[in-house]
Amino acid sequence: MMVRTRFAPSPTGYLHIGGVRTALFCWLFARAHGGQFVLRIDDTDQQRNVDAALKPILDGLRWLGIDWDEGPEAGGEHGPYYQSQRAENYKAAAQKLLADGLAYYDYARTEEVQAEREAAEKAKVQFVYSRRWMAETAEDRARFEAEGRQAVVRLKMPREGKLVIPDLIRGDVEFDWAREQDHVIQRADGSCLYHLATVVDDHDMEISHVIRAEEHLSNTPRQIFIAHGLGYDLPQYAHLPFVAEPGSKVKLSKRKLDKYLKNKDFNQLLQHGQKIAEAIGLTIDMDTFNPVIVDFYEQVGYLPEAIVNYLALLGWSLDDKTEHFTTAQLVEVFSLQRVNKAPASFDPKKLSAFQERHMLDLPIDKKVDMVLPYLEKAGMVPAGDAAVRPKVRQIVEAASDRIKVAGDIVDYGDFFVADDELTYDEKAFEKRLRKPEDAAGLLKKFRQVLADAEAFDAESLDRLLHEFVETEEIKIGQVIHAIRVAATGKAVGFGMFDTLAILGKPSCLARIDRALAVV
RNA sequence: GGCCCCGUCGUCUAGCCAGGUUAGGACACAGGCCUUUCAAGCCUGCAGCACGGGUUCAAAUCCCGUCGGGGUCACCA
Repeated sequence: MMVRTRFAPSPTGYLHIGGVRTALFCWLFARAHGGQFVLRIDDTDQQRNVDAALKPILDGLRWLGIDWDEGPEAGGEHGPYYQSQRAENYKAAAQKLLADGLAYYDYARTEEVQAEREAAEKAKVQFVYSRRWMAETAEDRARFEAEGRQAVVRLKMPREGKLVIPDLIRGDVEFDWAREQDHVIQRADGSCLYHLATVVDDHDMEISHVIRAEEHLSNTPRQIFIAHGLGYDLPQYAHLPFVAEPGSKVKLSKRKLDKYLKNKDFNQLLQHGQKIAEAIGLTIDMDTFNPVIVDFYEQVGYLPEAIVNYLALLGWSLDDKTEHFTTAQLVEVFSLQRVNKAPASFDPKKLSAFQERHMLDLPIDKKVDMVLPYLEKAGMVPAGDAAVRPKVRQIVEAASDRIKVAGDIVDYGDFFVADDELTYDEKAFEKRLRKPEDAAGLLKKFRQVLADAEAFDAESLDRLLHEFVETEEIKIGQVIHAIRVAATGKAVGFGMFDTLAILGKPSCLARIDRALAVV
């Protein structure tokens, strides 16, 4: 049997980390079995700007490498892939259920059903709709309509017996039919609801495996009822554990952003991103620029493979030791059998760790490619100027693993500012240049050494400084910090000799002179 | 509240189905080494089977119960 899975997002305007994890598992499963992955848009609850609200979702999936064989922009034989364009199929399905006595026209007013529901609640008994306004004959319909009532279509659910849902992850899950309500599947205006639509579409699109988040498990009986009623073969179900909040077991939700911000690790991740966003002049929309939304990671320069790797491990594992995977490797080894049942909470720190690991694997030139746009956006280098590349490459190489995400390159903006525009970190300047009595004097002496230097590569500079330290009979720490602050304005950075070499002799001398002048 | 799901270090997890492990790995954390700062790296450490019964020579693993957490109960998806 051909494996076909689907991901069916609503066009909400953003791609949520929990949603994308579900999409990833669907995709991985399809790819692992040489099957197809379908993208279908759940826009039955019409809003206007579907295209605009869909774009971030499609972009996010594409960025992560989750490609779809059928769906928006891809086409396919099972289209259209927008539920809003498939309404006729749902109506036909509703008609069939009606004709077979598995659904009925219901003329109850919303308040009337609500009143029954509340009465049951008050009496602390299970709510069972009285079906008082059920109309199964033309006469009944005419009578209710004469009262000015309008009909919705409800499922005529069984009121006894049990149902067993075979779930690939959870095993057999048993439900009592009696607990199920007569759900509405079609509104008075003829539009159909999610459960009907999803069952019809999954069938029409020949979906073999319905892989979705756990919160849908309790919705499954009614869907099975519909599928049976329509004479469909059931797909295989697999209900994934949901992704939980950092440090909790509660489902991750975009709406609770304020709460997550109080989480130290989460907040740190966000602040890191904000620093980069600020440097590159990105206008921050808190609604989408935060670690719950995939777009955030793209903006600040994460590696899609790292996100995929981390997400894959949220609820799935291969064995007791392998954690580092490329997306291609995941496709090779992924299986539903090894998906966990318990919810997995989102750990910003661990995500960062994966990012670092993947960054380590990235060839230097790829890193340069990633980093360049950030320097351009920050106005640190002119846009599209190939001449800056060698210098950027040197910096990236020297910074090595200090660049955790591409946007971190903005930390090295000092290499690109004019010598007389360098700003000093006041605290560092005070501590390293002003306070130590001998700092300025030593720096001045070493400036002469630099001025006389014939070669200005890192290795030569290293030798020069060590010779200097020896003849002066001082410790390297007595002078090197002063040099760093003078040359970069900061107390921290990568190797001192790389720093000086990249800056070049004229810049080094100019910067030292300038620092000396204000000590 | 009803129904359903879940419960191994702080977190992600291996082990559970086919009982016997010093309960393994990773992230985080702490300490150390390295060192010109910051990272990285290396070493060491800290830390867990929710609880109670039962079955068994032996239980994280099988059975029962309790507790805890979560999901869901719409003319949303």
